[in-house]
Amino acid sequence: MKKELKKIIYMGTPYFAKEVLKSIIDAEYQINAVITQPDKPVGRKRIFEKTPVRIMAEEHQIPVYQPLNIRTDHDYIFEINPDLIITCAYGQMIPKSIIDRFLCVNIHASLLPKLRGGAPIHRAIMNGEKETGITLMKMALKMDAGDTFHQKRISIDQYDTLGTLKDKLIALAQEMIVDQLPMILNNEIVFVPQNETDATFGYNISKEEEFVSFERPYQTVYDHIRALIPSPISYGIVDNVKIRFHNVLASDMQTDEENGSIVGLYQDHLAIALDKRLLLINKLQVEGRKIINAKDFYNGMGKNLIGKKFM
RNA sequence: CGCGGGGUAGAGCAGUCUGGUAGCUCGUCGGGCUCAUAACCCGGAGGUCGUUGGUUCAAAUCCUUCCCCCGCAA
Repeated sequence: MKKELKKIIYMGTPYFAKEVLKSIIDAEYQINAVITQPDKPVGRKRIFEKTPVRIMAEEHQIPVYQPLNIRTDHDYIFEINPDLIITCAYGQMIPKSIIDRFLCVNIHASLLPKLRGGAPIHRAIMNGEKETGITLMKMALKMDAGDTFHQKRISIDQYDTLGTLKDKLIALAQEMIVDQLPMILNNEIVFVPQNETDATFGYNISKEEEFVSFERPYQTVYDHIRALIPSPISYGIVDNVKIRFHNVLASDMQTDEENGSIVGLYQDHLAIALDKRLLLINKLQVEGRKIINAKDFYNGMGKNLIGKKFM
């Protein structure tokens, strides 16, 4: 038996949204429909791949809608006439007619009004933030600008990567939405407007931003690299070869080598000089080749790159 | 048929353009040195050079078939 007889539509697309959806299903709420982005061809062979949210919905026999443009294609929402719409990383702006007619709650992975936009988790690490969190809010026309009603913080530690931080935030989001749902459905929540003057933005990571320049401070480079692990993965360029950094470790080891130069192998890590310290990498990938550990890299082409500098 | 890179010893690579006894770093095995070692020295094992067919006196290398891997772009 479902806990509530209320009708809920869930809108979301990637892994994060899938995990949150799972927690709501596990809490035995009835999801009447799921709306997710259209499937897209992925990879070299351009095979169409279902979105994570779609896969989860199908496993639970929930009807799935994948409008190309929800602005014009949304009649089914009115037909279902939900009591609540929950959105989480859906990927399209919800039209005014929907927002005005239904209660739309959004789950956002930042401490709003900080880091509005599509990549709040990446940006939090990249910006060197010490904490971030999850904010539950009412959907507004302006991106992530609606009134909030529940927020929790979480600290970002030195070893967090996008992947580890995302996992922590997913757990937090799951706990928060399941905790708040009864009150949301009973209209017992209190909305608090965001302070517009404090708003900052965390837009999606562009292709260009995957490039890591070693002409910046140690901490900035370190944050940049870990903010893109395990995807999309940053890269550096040395000797005209593109090398992706699948892992990074900060070190206090001192060096006098110039910024960006490859010092050699240190404790099975590729050591790169920066700000008189060593930045360590132990999983990397040369363009056109597989991911290998630093030792293998060094035994192969790496030993010829000693002294060369990352741009 | 979107563009491009690659498949050589257990691992990572060089050698391919300019065909002519298969090489480097590491690992592994044996021995030595050492208080000791992931360090150093000596020695050994381990490759039908992804696959098919062809050119040639001779093919990792040139042409051809197919398979697999990776990057970009979407």
